[in-house]
Amino acid sequence: MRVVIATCSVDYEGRLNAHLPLATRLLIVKADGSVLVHSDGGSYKPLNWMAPPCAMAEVEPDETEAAEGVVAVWNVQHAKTEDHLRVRLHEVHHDSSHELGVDPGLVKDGVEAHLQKLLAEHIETLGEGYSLVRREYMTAIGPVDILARDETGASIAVEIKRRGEIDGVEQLTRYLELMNRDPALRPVTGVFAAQVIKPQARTLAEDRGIRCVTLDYEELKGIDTSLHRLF
Amino acid sequence: MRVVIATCSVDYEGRLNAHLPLATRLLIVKADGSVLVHSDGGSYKPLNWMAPPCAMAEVEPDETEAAEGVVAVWNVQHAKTEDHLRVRLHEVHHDSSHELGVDPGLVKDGVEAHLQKLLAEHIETLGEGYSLVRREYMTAIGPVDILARDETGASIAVEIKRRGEIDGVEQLTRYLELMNRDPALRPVTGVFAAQVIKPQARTLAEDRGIRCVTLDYEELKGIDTSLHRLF
DNA sequence: GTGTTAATTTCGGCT
DNA sequence: AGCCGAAGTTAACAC
Repeated sequence: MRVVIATCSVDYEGRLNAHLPLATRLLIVKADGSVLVHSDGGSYKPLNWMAPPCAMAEVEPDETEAAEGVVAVWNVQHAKTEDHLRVRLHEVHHDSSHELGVDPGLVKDGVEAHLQKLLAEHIETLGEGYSLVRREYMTAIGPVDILARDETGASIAVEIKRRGEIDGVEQLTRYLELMNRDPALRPVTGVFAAQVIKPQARTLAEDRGIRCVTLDYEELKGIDTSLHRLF
Repeated sequence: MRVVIATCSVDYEGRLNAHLPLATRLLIVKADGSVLVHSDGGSYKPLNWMAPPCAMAEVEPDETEAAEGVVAVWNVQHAKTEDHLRVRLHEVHHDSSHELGVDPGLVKDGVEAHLQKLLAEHIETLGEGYSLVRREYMTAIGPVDILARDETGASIAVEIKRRGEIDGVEQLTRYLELMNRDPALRPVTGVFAAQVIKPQARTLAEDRGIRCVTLDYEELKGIDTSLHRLF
């Protein structure tokens, strides 16, 4: 990884055209050739960048550029598209390279995928006699998080959200409408499961005959752990 | 802006919990106190970060940490929430600070507003005899991108997206439902126009009697250019 | 790989 | 300030 602090201007041409006027910025060149241009504020998003796969070539400025005070030009070309980024460096304040190695990566805990997995594994927390049909049950308008059956064998479509809001209820409503046209599934009832359910979402859901279930992540994880201990 | 290359582990607690095992990474501390943790690959998104407003405090490692080889600890606390990031530095390979100043910011060119403008100017690409009523036609629930009339004088509501997805179909459906209550407009049919339309969005749209049209930005721009040349 | 949804999304425009 | 929608979104995950 190469880290450069430089006064520079930047141009991007690709899915759109963008230009950064002359200013001092942080430039990062990663091992895969990707380049990030960061200012001293904003959020984690760079002002401009080139995503891998790409290649960076440092070239001499042409006559016009040299006359304008450009001391080096970085041409960053995407490997698969016509996207390219050009950085014109006017003054380099810092330039160093470092060997970082491969990163072991982030360990996340408590996101929707995790909740879905845990609930699928312990579908009986939704009701006695419930059984899992499958996760990510595919329909024409998208996958339903969980399809299950209750103790009578009736279909249950479960929509899982970390935070239960109106959008999620609308989504589940669409699935239910579609699935209830399928004679093989009908009747399908809905369960809206989330760690927190907003009052408005709960009202809308219950108005549509959708059951709301609050998920306790720690409890689900606890069941998981205690089961692992049993066997 | 402070730039550090260090062997470190990172823990984030907030909207979720996340952990980064010990490895060598790039740490950036911006002027607003925000911190980015980057690996030598991936895309522009950091492995972990703290968004502003926040404050970073560098503290001495406690006894346990010191025994594990920690030489410094960064506590980054968000100003408004309980979110916090803790970086435990085991070895510092580089550490430098730089004055960058305020960035003049990015100049963009050629996005979706342009697409809407082009389609409005060449509404006949939707069908022979089509005429523009107006862009951003206001309804009680928001503006419809384009209101047009077909060759028979019937109203056409056009929703434009760069990428046509289910949300866009829902949006157009809401507009159509409302507009069809207006005797002066009725009957209003829908056109869902996008550069790319996802199959599931297309299915939903066509199920609701909404016509899907794929827009060719270059072609629209070409028509524009050739017209300019004619006159 | 393709396709879809979530995201510690971020960012911008408008009310 | 909050809400809504776009983004050169990116990232994760199922088929």
